[in-house]
Amino acid sequence: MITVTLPDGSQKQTARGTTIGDFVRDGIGAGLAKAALFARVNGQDVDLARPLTEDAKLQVFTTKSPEALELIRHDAAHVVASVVQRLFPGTQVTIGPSTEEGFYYDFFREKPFTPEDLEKIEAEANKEIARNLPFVRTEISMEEAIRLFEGKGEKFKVEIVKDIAAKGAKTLTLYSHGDWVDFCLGPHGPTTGRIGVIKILSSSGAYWRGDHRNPMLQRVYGTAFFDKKALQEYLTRIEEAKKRDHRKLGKELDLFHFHPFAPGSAFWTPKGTTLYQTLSNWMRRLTAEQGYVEIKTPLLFNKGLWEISGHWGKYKENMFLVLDNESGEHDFSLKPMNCPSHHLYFGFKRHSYRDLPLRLHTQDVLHRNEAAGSLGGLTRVRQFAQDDAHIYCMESQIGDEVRRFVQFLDHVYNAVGLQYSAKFSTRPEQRLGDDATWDQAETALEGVLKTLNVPYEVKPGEGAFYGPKIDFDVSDSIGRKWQLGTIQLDYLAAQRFDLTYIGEDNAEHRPVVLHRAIFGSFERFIAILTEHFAGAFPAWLAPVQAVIVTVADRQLDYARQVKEQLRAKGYRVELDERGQTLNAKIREAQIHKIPYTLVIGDNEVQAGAVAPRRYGGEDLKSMKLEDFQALLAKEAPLP
RNA sequence: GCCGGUGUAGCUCAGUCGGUAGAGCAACUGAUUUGUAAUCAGUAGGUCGCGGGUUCAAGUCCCGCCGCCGGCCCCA
Repeated sequence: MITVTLPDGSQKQTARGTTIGDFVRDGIGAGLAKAALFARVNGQDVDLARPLTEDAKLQVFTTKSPEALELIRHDAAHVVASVVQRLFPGTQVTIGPSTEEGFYYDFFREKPFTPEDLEKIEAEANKEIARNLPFVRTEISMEEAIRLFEGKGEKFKVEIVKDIAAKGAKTLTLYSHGDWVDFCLGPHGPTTGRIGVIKILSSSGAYWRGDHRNPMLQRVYGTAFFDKKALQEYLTRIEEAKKRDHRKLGKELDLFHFHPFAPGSAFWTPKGTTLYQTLSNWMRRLTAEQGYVEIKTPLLFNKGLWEISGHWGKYKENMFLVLDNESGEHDFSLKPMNCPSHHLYFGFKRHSYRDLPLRLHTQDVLHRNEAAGSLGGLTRVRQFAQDDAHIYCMESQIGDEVRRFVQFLDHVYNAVGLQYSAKFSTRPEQRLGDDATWDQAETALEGVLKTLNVPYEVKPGEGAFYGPKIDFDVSDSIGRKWQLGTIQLDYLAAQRFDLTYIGEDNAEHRPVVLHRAIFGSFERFIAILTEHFAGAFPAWLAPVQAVIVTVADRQLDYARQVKEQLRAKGYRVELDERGQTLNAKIREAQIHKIPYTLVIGDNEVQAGAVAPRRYGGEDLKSMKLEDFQALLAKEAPLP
């Protein structure tokens, strides 16, 4: 007999070799057994069909746990792969993991899937669920596995198996359902029937192993839920989220345009420009408060600069080169980043340790020649401006500067209500500088995250070759994550640009450079904010803070006075003078998500009042104009 | 750049089998003067993304290019 310990601490005895499924049914209850999908035994996730061979801590996962949803999506990926191979003979399988919202499976075949193909796949996959086939786990030797997949002509599978074998694995776990087999660590649910429902969402090309030199695979995206209702809720949520898409709102609220003659570069309307300028002014004020100084540097530089910075060698493909008529060569480039010019600026004069930390802030326009296929809305553009800054400091100041920055960023994101997640990227294999320096740098960055209790994910080896970094991601309306803020330590720049300061010891030292941004880029930040607020910007940021509507034309004279008075105070106010009904004008203001609609009728004219209505419908009732001004005075200033 | 989808009025979209383009909203004009989400009527608006080709005839079929959308790669 062996002892099984349950999550609540209770213990039960069972015969050695009892499967988990049987144990749960006989030892705990039939209800749980029916709902169970997989189990965690001594910390390892396993199938219910696995026997209990030793004393174990056992946790059972049912349809209620998020882990189970992930599991059935993995099950679904297997099912989809099996029906694809049945429907499209000759298609080779590769890999198919679950993702945050569903799963995908990459196939190799000559012809891409058509939308009709995807419908067929979805229908077949759901039939496979109805067949309720058991998932069967077996183990075979690596040699057998290679023979098995070679026999099937699965070249990609063979390649993966060989890689796994090269890492020292002796056996391979196979999972089959029906007559289809794949290798996979598992676990899987008991049967295909437990998946519930599969929805195929889209397909796209994807490079084998993510490398553009490799063959292109056909990726099928899908998702799975325990029941149709949950799927429908998900689909509805996606539809709702699309309404918040900044590209859609950008049109509806008249914020920006794009033209085919300038792909990836926005035209900003007066309203969009207000957003842009308001954020710019806000960041200028904040950086000044934080001890930064703002500078402007040239937009166009000779390649000499890029040769020193290393961009000419490593980043040239992404730079817009400019012809110099005199030399006849493309010797100049629009700057893709501010750092090199900041380094030049630092070098204009001798610096004392007393000057440090020197914090240079710049909001200049940058150009990057991004791949045409990667452009999209305001989140990925070719022309943009960062709230960029470089901090030149002594090594002893790094910790303090990083802490100040993370607090600064937290303040900014909190002020607009953005949730972010931090990623800490450590030393890559190819790197510059000795291990002691890296130790110090990584300790400094991670120490700040720990001290400030910022939850973060470690990305081992993903740091830049010149130093570790922390990135700050925020999700858009359809769940895609975008990097906004970043702070990167750089030990290389000072060397390449021969930057020095005179220390207390009267000797020359190299400063450390911190690259950092909070908005990331104004363009991307505005996109994210637009989706975050669903276009209903708070009063301080809203392009139009109040729109005045009159009940009848006879109040227009007074309404014009109100408009002028509010504008004189610096508020962004419009007057709707169209001869429309009150309802029509109010509707218009609501559609444009204006924070305040000021209704003016005879009562207001007489009382020197306005009747404000908040976006969303809240009627604040008639109040003196001065009272409304006091209200705006609280909400309209930069946070 | 690669794979797929897509492009018709300012916006959202319809346009059948190839037979020379339509609606709603917006705009403009007139009437209406209304108290918290659409007053009524009329007018105007299009080189169907661009360039070739097939055809008696192309928004519609074919080819190329461009843009946009979803991914891949990359990244703020």
